[in-house]
Amino acid sequence: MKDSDMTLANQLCFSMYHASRLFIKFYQQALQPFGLTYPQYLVLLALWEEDRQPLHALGEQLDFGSNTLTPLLKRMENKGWLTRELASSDHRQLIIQLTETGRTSKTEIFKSIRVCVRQQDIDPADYQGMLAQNHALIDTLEKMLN
Amino acid sequence: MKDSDMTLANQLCFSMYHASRLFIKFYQQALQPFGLTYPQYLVLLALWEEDRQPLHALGEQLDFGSNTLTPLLKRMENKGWLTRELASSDHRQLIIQLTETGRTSKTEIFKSIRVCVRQQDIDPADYQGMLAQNHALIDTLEKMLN
DNA sequence: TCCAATTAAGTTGCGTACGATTTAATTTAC
DNA sequence: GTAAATTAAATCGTACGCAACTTAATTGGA
Repeated sequence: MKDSDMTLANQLCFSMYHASRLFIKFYQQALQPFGLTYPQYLVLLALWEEDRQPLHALGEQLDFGSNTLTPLLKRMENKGWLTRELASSDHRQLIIQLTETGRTSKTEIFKSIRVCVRQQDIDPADYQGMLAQNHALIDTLEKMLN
Repeated sequence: MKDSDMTLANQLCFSMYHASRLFIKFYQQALQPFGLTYPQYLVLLALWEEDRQPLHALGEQLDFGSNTLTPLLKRMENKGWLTRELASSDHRQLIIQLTETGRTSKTEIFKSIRVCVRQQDIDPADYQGMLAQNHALIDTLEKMLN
């Protein structure tokens, strides 16, 4: 990358940041009826995929540390989405498990998001392309940040 | 967009979110020596482009409201990057102006960022493509959020 | 002219993000 | 077997983001 391309990196970083914020705002519209934030929805997605995960496993998938997850999960526990209990095998680990509500709400939450997303009307091929490029960028950045 | 593509939107939103956070972390490495955060750097970029802008003009460029900018600009004022003064023509507007330090630091800050960015070693053409696609996505999302 | 609508900043409150540190449990190396 | 190293959560402090609201200045129409 040449010096002259620093401006390009500046622009790409800002456009990522901007697009990310708008995308999340878009999702919040669908999530608001459930009293969920976007990061909380990400936790549900991970648990719907595989329930009963320790906190650090969620952190790896979402790239969050315990400093972010601990208070977030406590809020979700208070609202009845999930439970937090120490693993019997290893008392350092906190196992996160969906409540009945957390499990069964999946259908309704997905329905609400589908209604919003369906209006977007973007070519899925474009989505696929962006997704692939983002993953390449994420790989590069992760390597550079150790 | 079909129902089956909701998962794709989920993945794209998360990849944007993830890439944005990593990209910002990457920038913070270059900005840390100056005690600047990424949003603060964005304000400097806007002011280096055009000095003496009212708060709401900065807000439009960065998509920030006064609730975000007011405290951020006060922090930057305290650190000596800029000044905040009421416009004489319209006492509702707050004119933001770079200090001497704010103006002259541009060279050094750019140098620090260039050192980091140069290691990235990504094809500028890929950057250009992502940038264009992000702008298209931003347009779509902005339209859908009014 | 004057008052209702608009515009601009600021304030409040909540929920992330994240660097740095702390506390506690488990592994390991000897 | 035990002390040192490692791992997992939690805690602390700072700085965003942003919805909702307030305050103050300006504008514009009757």
